[in-house]
Amino acid sequence: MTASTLSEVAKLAGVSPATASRVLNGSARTPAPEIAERVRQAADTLGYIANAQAQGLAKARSGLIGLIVHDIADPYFSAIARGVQAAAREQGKMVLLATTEGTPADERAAVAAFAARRADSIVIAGSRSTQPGDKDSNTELAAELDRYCRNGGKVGVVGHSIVGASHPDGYHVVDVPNEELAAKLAVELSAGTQGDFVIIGGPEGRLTSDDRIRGFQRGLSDAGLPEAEVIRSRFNREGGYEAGLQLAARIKAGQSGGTRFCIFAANDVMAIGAVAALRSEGLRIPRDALIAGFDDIETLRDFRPPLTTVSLPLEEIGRLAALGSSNDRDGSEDASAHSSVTGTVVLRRSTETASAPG
Amino acid sequence: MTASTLSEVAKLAGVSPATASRVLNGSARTPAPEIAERVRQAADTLGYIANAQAQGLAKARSGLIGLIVHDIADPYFSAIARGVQAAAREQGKMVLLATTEGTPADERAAVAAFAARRADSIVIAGSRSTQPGDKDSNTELAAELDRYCRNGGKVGVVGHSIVGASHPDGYHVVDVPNEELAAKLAVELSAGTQGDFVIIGGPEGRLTSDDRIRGFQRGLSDAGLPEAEVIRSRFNREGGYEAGLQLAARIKAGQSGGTRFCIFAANDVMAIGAVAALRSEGLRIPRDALIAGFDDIETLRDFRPPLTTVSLPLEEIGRLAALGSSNDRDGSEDASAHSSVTGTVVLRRSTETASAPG
DNA sequence: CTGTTAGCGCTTTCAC
DNA sequence: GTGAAAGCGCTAACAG
Repeated sequence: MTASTLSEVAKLAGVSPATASRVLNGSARTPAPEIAERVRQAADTLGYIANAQAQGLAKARSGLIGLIVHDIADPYFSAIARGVQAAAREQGKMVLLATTEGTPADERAAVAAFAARRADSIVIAGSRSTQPGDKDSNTELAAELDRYCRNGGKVGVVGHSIVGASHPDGYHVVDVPNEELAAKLAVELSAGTQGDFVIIGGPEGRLTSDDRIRGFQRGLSDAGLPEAEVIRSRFNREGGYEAGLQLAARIKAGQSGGTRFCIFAANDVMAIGAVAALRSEGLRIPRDALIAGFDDIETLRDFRPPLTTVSLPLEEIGRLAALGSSNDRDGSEDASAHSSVTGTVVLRRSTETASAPG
Repeated sequence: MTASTLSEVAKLAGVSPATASRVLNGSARTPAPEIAERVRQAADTLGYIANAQAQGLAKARSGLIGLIVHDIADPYFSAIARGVQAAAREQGKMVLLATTEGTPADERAAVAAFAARRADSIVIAGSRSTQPGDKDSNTELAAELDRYCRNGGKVGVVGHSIVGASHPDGYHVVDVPNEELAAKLAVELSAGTQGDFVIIGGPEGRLTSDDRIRGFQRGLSDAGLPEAEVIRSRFNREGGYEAGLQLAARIKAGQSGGTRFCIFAANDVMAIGAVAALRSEGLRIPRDALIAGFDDIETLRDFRPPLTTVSLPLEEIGRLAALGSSNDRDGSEDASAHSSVTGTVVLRRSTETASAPG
């Protein structure tokens, strides 16, 4: 037994499929009210549900928004996903999910898959990587995206524009001032801090991480401080943990020079990992080291000590990326290729210098 | 400019569309290697990407898995989503996401939308509610699901079977022994605890919450303890916070009878909210109250004090729900309608009675 | 092994 | 305002 079709409904209502289509799904022409009612009734008794695939084929649009993230369970991405989902709902669309673990090759594949499904737009979140080894895949990713745009697709990018991508009018990027905010954070932290700064960042070439590191260094420099050492690790909790272990060893060996290290982790999740590592070594925050993160992940706000960080409107970022890349905005020439959001430095106890025992 | 089609590829390669289809997309019959190469080349130069909608229409399958959650940003759901996504990838499918905030009406709508898209299977996570006000929508949800099954769809359910749903062979439920585990937790906690037990639960009728509460009460009873008071709140962090405030007031008023309350929050996120509330009132865990949660959310594992909880294999649950409801398993009669997972009680410092000052 | 012929279910000119 | 007809791009018998 298979789902009932439009023509079955039409037959039951004693009208043509065309008419049935007109009443059941929005159309310019509006059939007579009496006819319409008859059709609706027929549809109802048959439990008719339009076949979106057939509609998509006929209309060359799918009502789908493709979302590409590294890992949907990462709170950074799931917050963005929530925003994308909200935007989709507003537009009566659905979101298709792809996770890539950040590898450009997988991202390319995801774009191709979305293109195959004729997604109306694609939102790509998560930093692209510019590591040498990824060079080719990155080029291919850009090519795939350009091709998608050429065929009429819109893409929303979170963070920075895709390297190498260049289709006019196809991309909408939501600029996140990672660098500026990191600089600001550095400046604010340097005001009340004595010890050496250390940065825990993601692998080199990971754009978001690089931006934040660069910004932080600039901020230090602006404050007249020397450049901070950078420890590279994975851009997740585990990476933070590993880096934290290294630092713990050095702190215990007295390498912090009599003062506390002030650690900047390039994202909150890494920061939490680092804190966990320090703790596992018997160290305390902020007693033995100061630490700050980036993102202001909601689930982590109840963490103790409260984490100094840069608050980003993640959900809004997702919304903007999805809305900005909406096809609905074509024609209107005010549709800019960029939207921007802003974040705020939030100083909390994890970087308090004059504190009660942690 | 629109994407190129199969027939264009076929023409370029000098073969029929059928042949082109056979080489480009898996088929039983394998064309001659030489022909195949020619077709592949043509496809490549044209940048051909198959139209999945058209394929879906023709094959009456979409390669889509629909996933229904309350909130994708809730770590409980995003962990499950990760599992579903993993299963989808294994099967070469994509996941369609719908969020419903737990309202049965929205869930029904999501099922209909998935049915319209001809999703091969639907995974529905998140507790259904049996609140009186939701009765009708619940019936409709069950009806919608049944209809979906009748049309050949498979549905995977996390937790408990859908109330009122009854299509033979359509449902696969991943049983989560919420009640048993909660009972076990209660028993283990009661071993070393003096004070009164208090339960912070979700709204009445929220199945998962109800199961856990019931189990916990049973465990207490098995341990020879009186039934615990239940505070009802929303099933999220805010709900936990509000309940926590109430409890804080009572603790400060000395209502805990000289001993510490032992609080059981029906999920980790609520527990964290409650802890935050207690802290905001100057109370400490476990010094002034003990607290346990449920789920063992990954992001919360670095929380201090470490939260006693019941660890659930969330990702695996998602995987099983998606795999179990896979269409691939038809024919094989060993495909049971249930899979089950087990969890473990994890005692951590948040319920330690003889502890250093918290 | 390859090509031809019908559709899959819906939308949409185009006549009436 | 309504119906007839021609696809949307692909797959699946069925012949050759």
